Amino acid sequence: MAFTIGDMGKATATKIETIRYYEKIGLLPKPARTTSNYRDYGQAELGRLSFIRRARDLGFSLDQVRALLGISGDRSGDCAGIDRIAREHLLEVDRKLADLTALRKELKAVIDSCDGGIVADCRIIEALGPVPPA
Amino acid sequence: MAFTIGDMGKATATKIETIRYYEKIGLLPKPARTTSNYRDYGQAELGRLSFIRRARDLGFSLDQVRALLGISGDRSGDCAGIDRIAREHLLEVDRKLADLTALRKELKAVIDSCDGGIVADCRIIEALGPVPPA
DNA sequence: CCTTGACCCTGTAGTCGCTACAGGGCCTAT
DNA sequence: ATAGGCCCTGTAGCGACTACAGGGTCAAGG
Repeated sequence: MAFTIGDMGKATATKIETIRYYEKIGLLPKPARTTSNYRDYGQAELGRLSFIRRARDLGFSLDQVRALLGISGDRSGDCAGIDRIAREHLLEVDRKLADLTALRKELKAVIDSCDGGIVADCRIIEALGPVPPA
Repeated sequence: MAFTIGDMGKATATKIETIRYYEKIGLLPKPARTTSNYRDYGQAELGRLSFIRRARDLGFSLDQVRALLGISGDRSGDCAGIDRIAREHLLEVDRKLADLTALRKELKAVIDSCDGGIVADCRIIEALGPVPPA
């Protein structure tokens, strides 16, 4: 029922430094301390950290995680805020996917244009810029 | 034939601070100066900056750009190094695409599970963690 | 001639989300 | 008693910029 910071890290695949960092920026509460000043966590903190990590894995920013935690703290409140943040994030992910897909296509075209030889004739260099030198 | 830093920025859609930053980290050479100590660029610098920006747009890191510039400086050298860097980068892009696609799928599933109501019943919160509170 | 505003300069600090020390204390087992 | 593994605080670093603060310069209009 009582965990060290190392236990928390193992349980959530989080580095100790990261947990301390979450505490510093106020995402995790300041935990109780043992007599030797070690952080002393309980089930609630473990749950909260798991939540944070899962949200991070889904690509939410720490600010978004903070908002999600804030809303989810009010269990009787409305779910709409949560939904809005998640949908906004999904849009952002879709934008990134579109950007990355376009980038990939262009990069592929640049690479395929090269068929070896010396730099002066290299199509990749040519595709990259008008005049590379300094 | 002579450009101010502002001209360079406009020509390549680069912020002035970014150009100075590129100079500071050695990607751009220290340019000549006017009598009033303004940076004084020529065609070669403009070409180099264009190259850098284009490579950045394609997602190359500044370290990769540095390497590309180094290789492309030797016009009679072999094109293979260029090709290798570009292909490595393509692999990285593919990895990112795969990751982002997987993330999107999971995020979508989490969002679709929510059909409104109060936080306590919210499937998004549920999907995110075992116990959210602090 | 003077002022206004747009440009330029240097240098430093902030962003995001960690990560990596440095320099110590504590605790258990041998 | 000593070795090792854990824990503590505090600070600095990463990439790739971005945003000031606090000044200098220059061309055009009044």
